[in-house]
Amino acid sequence: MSETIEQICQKKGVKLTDQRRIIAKVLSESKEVYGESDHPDVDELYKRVSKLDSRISIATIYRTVKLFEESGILTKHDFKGGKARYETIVDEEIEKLQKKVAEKYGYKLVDHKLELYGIKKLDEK
Amino acid sequence: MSETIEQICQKKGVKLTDQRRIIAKVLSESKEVYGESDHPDVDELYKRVSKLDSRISIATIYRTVKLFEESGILTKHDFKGGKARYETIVDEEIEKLQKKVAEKYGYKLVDHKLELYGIKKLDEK
DNA sequence: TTATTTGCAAACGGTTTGCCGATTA
DNA sequence: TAATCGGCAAACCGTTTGCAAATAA
Repeated sequence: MSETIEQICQKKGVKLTDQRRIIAKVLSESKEVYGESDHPDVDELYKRVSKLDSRISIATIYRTVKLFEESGILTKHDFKGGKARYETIVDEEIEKLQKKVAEKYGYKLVDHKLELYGIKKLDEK
Repeated sequence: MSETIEQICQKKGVKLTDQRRIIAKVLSESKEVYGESDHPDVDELYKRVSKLDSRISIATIYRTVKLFEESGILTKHDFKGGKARYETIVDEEIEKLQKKVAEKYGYKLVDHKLELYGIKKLDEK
């Protein structure tokens, strides 16, 4: 278990407001509640946040999510459908594969993104 | 060298118009002129098409690109920055790697997307 | 107190769509 | 000729931003 989002904010000098604390809470909880594969988009985040404090505007969600991204807390993914999704996880396995592909083609990898659209197999242990 | 876009259209019963022929031409040429790594977005496509026929509207580009995508001619990628880009190439190598990753995690792959942000190495043969 | 943040609503940028005249097969 | 297409402008949708009031440090 690593640092909390609040701790990272304090270390980086990002001011903590009630709104940001609530958004941070929702982000941490979404991982626990929905499992590793939960990459909420802004609308979904807004819905979850609204349950805790209905006065928080969607503009604040957008601003906070961008702030957290710049602070290295979140990763943004531009998926199909035009909606960006956010997550805190890095998959080491995929990173290694990408490095291999990149090197094969003569590139030094500076950033990456992999999207897999899959159907869960039923007979998996 | 495989089928031309026009041939695919005829086979699939997609009506050919002057506009679509020109857009198809630009798509094929972009591959030759700009190399394999040219994935034009709609704006770029519109610019290139306009040089050949300035009366073609951007709405037609959008509709044609969607039509070609549905006909299996193009692949759409939603890259960072909100603009979709299009290409006709499939990288077998990357597909194999993805299948491996997917199977490891117990998924049957139904679609994919890989983005690599790289810097070209200078000392590569 | 001072710089920063928030909510609101308007603006923005890429994409889609309704209408209707033009075009394809 | 019948069905489809294309141009235009308006609508749409996710995201950003200017402003004035509220708040963190």
